[in-house]
Amino acid sequence: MSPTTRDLAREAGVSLATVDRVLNGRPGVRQATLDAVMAAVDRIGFVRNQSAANLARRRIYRFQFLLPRSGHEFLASVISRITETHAALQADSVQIGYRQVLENDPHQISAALSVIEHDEVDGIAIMAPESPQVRDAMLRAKNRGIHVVQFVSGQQDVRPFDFVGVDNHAAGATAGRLIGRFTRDRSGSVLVISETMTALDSVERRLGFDAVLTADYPNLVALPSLETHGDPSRTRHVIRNAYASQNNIVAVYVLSSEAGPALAAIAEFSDPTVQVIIAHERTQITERQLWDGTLDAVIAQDPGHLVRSAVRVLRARSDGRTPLASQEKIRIEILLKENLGLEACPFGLVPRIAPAEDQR
Amino acid sequence: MSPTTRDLAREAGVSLATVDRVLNGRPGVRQATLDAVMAAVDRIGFVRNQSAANLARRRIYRFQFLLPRSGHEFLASVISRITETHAALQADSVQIGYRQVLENDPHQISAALSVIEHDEVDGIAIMAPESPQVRDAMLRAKNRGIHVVQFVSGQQDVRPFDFVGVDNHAAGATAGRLIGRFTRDRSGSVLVISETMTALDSVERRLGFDAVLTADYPNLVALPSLETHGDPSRTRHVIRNAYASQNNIVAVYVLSSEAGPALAAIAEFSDPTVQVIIAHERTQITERQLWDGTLDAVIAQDPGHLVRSAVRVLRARSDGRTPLASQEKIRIEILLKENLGLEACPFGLVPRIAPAEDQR
DNA sequence: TAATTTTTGAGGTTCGTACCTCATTTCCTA
DNA sequence: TAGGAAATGAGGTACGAACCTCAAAAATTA
Repeated sequence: MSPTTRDLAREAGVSLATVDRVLNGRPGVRQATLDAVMAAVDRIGFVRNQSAANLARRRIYRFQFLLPRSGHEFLASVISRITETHAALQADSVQIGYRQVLENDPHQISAALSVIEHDEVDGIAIMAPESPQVRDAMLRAKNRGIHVVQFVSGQQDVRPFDFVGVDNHAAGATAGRLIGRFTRDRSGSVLVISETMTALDSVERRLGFDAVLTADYPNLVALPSLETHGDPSRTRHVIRNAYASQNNIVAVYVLSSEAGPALAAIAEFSDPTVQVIIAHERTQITERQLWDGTLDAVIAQDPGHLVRSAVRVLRARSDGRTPLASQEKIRIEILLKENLGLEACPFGLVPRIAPAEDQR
Repeated sequence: MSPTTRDLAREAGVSLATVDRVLNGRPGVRQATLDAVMAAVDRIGFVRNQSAANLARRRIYRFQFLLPRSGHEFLASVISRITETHAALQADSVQIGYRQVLENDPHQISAALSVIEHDEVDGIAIMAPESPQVRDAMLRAKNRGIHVVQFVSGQQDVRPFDFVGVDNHAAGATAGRLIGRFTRDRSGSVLVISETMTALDSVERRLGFDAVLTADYPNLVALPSLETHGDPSRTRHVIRNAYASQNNIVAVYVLSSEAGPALAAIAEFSDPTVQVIIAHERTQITERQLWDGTLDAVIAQDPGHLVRSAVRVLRARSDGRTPLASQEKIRIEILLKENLGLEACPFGLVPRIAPAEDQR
């Protein structure tokens, strides 16, 4: 069995009260005593039983995700993972909720952040566009004792905050590499379609993309980013124009997370099968188009990993621990038709997780 | 606050003792009373506080990983993730250990399994080659009340056991697709190098690989698998012979998880840069060769995800819950130079997880 | 209806830790 | 060296659930 506080008190030659004072940083302990207790901790390998501590403290972890309101399907899967994780961790005294605020309105995000009090919420994971107001609000929340992690899209300087999400420069570079290799020496131009180039993540993806293309694929010319501003009719319009004015488009990179309207317009104004097309995030549309061969690859981040990682980081911070960086690195996934996980299972059609049946 | 057993007792109009009998399946409760309590559970959304329950039960979760002994670097990273996860979950009363047994000796694996008693270990994650003896030992362990998950490599019929690992058929298909696309219409033969074709996972990878190549890339001919049996000198030998007898090798697929010796031999007897080379698992060697361009892609499964997923499944089973299949699906990762995560961070050289500093 | 069995209730103790009070010991300083 | 401040100990209660005992109530059977 793991040693308890009683074992620790005995080992250190002090009383339980003193052990308690040391472990919980209460005042009134001489340095010498403190050192003696800490030495005993190391000697017997004492680890505080977090469950018991939480129980005694009547502590529950309350975390909030602050998300944009837009109807991205990516966002929908994030939300469903949040709900799932909430259910899975409820028995561990972790409560996870989410709020959606109007995106692109820093004031509103900042206001939503400012309203959150330490006695309601222990930590928040925030997915918000880069903005000084948001940064300030995050800092103020931190000063109120609320733990803050940046979720998916980060602020310019991440220093004081943990970041959970992918390296967008690398994601763009990955897209560039795939387009370069998949176009097999053909020469031509590459269409780049983005929702907006004001968001930090879009800029980074573009930079990474261009870096690879210019370095290794001189046969490809990446065109200036077309901005759709999330408007389907505008999307259709700019893409029609692009195909009308360019006659040698060999590849398309859709770098925003809402690929649907762009993909539809591409299919309307060109033959998608003769181009290499790469988009971001796993959604119904990208899944289907990967499956039927319209899309050649999808660069994705796993919403489940994102959510669980953010929760682990918030829990660690709430307990005063440092999260394991190695564990919390979010992978840039490359999805092809083959590794989508949609095929029949290898051993027939048996589910990989057996259904419940053996509880006694 | 979450409702407690007292709330539940009040809501159901029974005593705490009866609630306890119902929740813990003790005898001596009328059906009508049982139904009333369950109805109250649903009505107020009672969820048992697992931490408190474990504390009262003096319960700790003791899980064991049963691994092969071979010196694969992949295995080494699995072990280091186990150690890491053990440390991370110690405060949650989860103890995780591992044992290594001689691989390819079903009797030894079976013996190791049979020795494990329910009062020492609550669950095991087993990574073992396909074999009837192992299957039987797994079934016997299950009957002794030990939860068993198959880890990374599964048995022929997974029905009664959970499986944590990738779909190897799909992994092979993914490799096939990448080789097909990366060879850009060149014609020639493809070398396939495997440790042994008796392991189920190797067979499945090969099948998936061939399926894609024959369906979509008639210009490529996959040669019969070269078996190395994990012996570096034999590896060198068979690969030398292959290059001597074949003069038009355009791609190589190394499908076993120990790619080092094979990659060294390829470099020795051919020019790796003119071939498309794909290997499995992220190791120092594959990382380095991806980085310098020798390797074109790596198909990998994340050891950290594997370990954490196995532990989550075992915990769920131990608590009598059903693991969330959606959460436990292990992704087939495609690694290129660009998405290895080795580059400088996008915002300068700032770590994504901030170092500890804000504990009060 | 009496005798018996089955169900239910009341209450206590325990797990490991937090947090509290009050008495006592030890230390420092005037 | 006395007086006051600081450090420490002793002991209690609480958290939410598990598990135990014994008595009382209800249901069943003869």
